[in-house]
Parts: sequence; structure tokens; C-alpha cells
Amino acid sequence: MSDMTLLQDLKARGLIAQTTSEDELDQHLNESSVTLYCGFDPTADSLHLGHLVPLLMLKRFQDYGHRPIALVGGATGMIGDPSFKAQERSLNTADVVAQWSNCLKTQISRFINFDESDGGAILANNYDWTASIDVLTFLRDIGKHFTVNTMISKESVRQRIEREGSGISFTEFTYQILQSYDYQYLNKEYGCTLQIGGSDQWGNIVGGIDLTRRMNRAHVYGLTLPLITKSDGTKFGKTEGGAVWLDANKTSPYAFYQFWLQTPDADVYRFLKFFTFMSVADIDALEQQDAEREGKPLGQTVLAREVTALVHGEEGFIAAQRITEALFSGDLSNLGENDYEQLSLDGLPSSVLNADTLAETPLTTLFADAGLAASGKQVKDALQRKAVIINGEEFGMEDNLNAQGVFSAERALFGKYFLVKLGKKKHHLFVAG
RNA sequence: GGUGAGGUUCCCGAGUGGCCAAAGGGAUCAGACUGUAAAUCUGACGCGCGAGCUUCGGUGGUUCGAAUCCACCCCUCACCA
Repeated sequence: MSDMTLLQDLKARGLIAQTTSEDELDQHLNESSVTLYCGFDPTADSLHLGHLVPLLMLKRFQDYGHRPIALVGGATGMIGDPSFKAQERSLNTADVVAQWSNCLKTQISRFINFDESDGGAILANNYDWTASIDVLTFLRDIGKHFTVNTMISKESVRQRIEREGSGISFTEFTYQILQSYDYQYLNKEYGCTLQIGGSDQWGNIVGGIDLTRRMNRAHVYGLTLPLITKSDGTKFGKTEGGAVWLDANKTSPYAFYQFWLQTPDADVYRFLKFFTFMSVADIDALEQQDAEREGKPLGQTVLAREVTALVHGEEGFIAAQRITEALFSGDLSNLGENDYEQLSLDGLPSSVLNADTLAETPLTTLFADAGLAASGKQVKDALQRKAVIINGEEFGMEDNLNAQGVFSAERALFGKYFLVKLGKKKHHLFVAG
């Protein structure tokens, strides 16, 4: 990456939604090492795919010699960001927010280099400088710089203000002040001159820029990232199971890898630009190759490999790939006994068969309970279409009440393993108890 | 506070006494075709292997029978004050 400036590279990737005075920002970034920050509010015990783009963005800046500050919103997370939210959110307790903040810290530190060196990133928590401000100081020293007129005209809160029967609490309304204060504080403390965030953060970022100018007389910048969309209009980052998390315990590396592998052709090259550090030129070349090739494109495989390795490390990627190859090649013969043991550790969903109740449990119930389908009805549908394959053997509706026979010792692999496949993509490992 | 409209199965949205587990569309799941893609076609889509069981804002009521009629209550939306 090379002859392009950072901003040029980001633009080529489609990673910039809005910036403040682009030319000035470009110059600012080129003439010196800049300190920038991005906030992550603890709204759960893990980050999810939606956070990945800004997180990688910090890394991109770091690669260009800038110093990122990853800010965990221990304070703002207590309040709740109203930006473009339809409804008031319920508050989490201080304990929960503190605990979640720690989870985020751990995750973030895996992506960015926090060495003590001069380019080393900084991990901060706004709770540290927000919690101790007393009300009067807050109102006099900070609040005085905001006019309510500006605050209520922000697009991000407008619908909440105008909407009848819904409204916005003073608490959430204050959010933008807290976030603005963060920017001002980081500017004063670390010389931070750039804040990045999702496009929904524009209003908050601009608020921070204004406050920094008023309190610190400093000219600082803002940059927002586009909302990641899918070509078919559905929400990005969701699976049947809900959000795709970065925590391996919430979304296994295998499930994560599968998520990316199933990316539609129409999105894959765009996502490569968003979610990997491959150069734009290489991605374009790959797209070109895929277009000329007959049959299966390589884009998804590359994307899945790159992102999985990035989030779960080389080990996580290899484990995910091992499972994928074993399951989707349809050839179980090259799996040894140890491999089955490893499969569930690697993230393949698995459960233990209860020998006592097996006889009276229909397959429909068994598989629905194991999470292979949402209801017994769906299992029934699959059974009727011969879409249930256990250890390579097809089973149908007539086997429904014969779980004991289906999961007999003779059919077990290595005496206790049953690999169940429902439909094309869902796999589950049952282990005899 | 007043007036008008409305709350139906994941979502949108029909249904105004039995033919309603409830039209149609979307989402989702499965099958065919493919490449674990898209598009297309097919099937499923409240729960239950099944007999059957539980739904139409809530609570009561009328009726052989209610999502549909009545009473009260809760909530939403629009306009007015």
C-alpha cells in the first residue's frame, strides 16, 4: 500500500461516508502522525460484526503511522445513545456496564497494537474522566457551551423529539454532550484531532468538534464510515441465530467462517475491501479473475479466510476450515476418532444423546431441541424430503419414532459419534452418552 | 380534554357469526437447479410423529357456534383544544 495516501485508499475501499473539510483532513494526515479515536459503547458482553469495520479502521490508521485511541464507553454506555433509535432504551446497571466494558477491552486489544512505543495505541475508558464530574461543574463548564436549539435540531434525535407517544428522556438527550466532552478531553490530554465512527455518529462527532473548538481553541476533524449494506436489502451481520459476534464463545470460528463463506457474489468484493487488509488492486484483480473463470468464484473463500484469521487467529481459521472440509466434502472417511473429539471443540454444535429417553423421543423433537431446526414441523419437512443424513445414510419420516434404531451402536462411528446433516448446511454432532 | 380511525399468526396486510389455524405479500426453512452464491420453480410455514391442542390487544358477556356481535378496560395513530 504504497503510493496512495490513507484517505485515497479509504475512498477506494468505499469506507468513507462523510468527512469534515476533506482537503484539510488529507493534508493533516499526511504531514504528521495524528492521534484519532473511535468509541465503542458496551451494549453487550462482546463486539459484533457492526463494530468490526471501525475497529479495523483504527488499525488502518495505525498502519499508516497514526496513533489510535480505542475508547470504551463505560460512561456513555450507562446513558444510552439515542442516535436514530426509535425508542428509549432501558438502562443497564453499573455492574453490568463495567463488566461489559472489560469484555470489550479484551477484544479490542487483539486487533490493535497497544505497545508502549510512540506509535502504540491507547485504550481508554470514558468512565475514568466522566464519573467524577459533579453536576454543577458539568452544567457550568460543559453544558454552557451547548445550545438546546442545536441539540434538538440534530437529525439523529429529531424523530424521537417529534414523535408523539414516544419522546426522549433528558438522560438520553444528554448523551451528545458526554460524547462531545470525550472528544474535548482526548484532544486536551492526548492531542487527539480526529474522531471516526459509524455514519449514525455524525451528529455526535460534530458536537465534539464544536466543543473542542470552544473549550480548547483547537481545530479538529471528523470522519464517518458508511453503514454496511447487503445487495438484497436485508440487514448485514445477522444469521438465524442473531448477531454474528466476535467472541468465539458466542459465535464459534466455524460459524463465523461459514457466515463469510455464504456471502452473495454481489457483495463479496465490496466486503473484501471493508473487512480485509488486502490492497484494492489485489481485490480488483481477484474480481477480474473470478469473472473470467467458469464456476465457483474464489472471492468468498478468500474473504472467509482473511476475516476469520483476523478475528480468530490462524488457529481459529484452520479449525474452521478443517470442519468445513470434513462436513461439506461429504467424505467422512478421512476423519479419525480424535477428529470427532476435536470437531465439537472447534465449534461444531454438538450434544449428548440421552440413552434413557431415546426410545420415546421422536427425531422431530430430538433435532428441534438440538437446534437443528426451529420446530419439529421443519424437521418433519426435512425428513419427508430425505434431507436428513446421519453418518452418510439417509433417513425419512418412517424413522421418526425409531430414534433408538437410528442411533444404534452399529451405526455409530468409533462407537459413539453420529454426524447429523439436515438440509445442505446444518450439521450437528451427537455423541452417545 | 374533544372527535375520528385502528390494534389479526415473525413483519405488512385481508377477513365483519359457522366453509377460519385464518386470503395475499414479505421474511424464514426444506427440495430441484447450481457453486454452501444469485435468479427461478416446488413444498412447508401456531404447536404436536399423531389423536389433538392453543391463537386474532385485555377481561367478561350474548350465541349451539365469535377474529367477527355487546360491555368495560388498555394501547396506538390522526385532527382539534
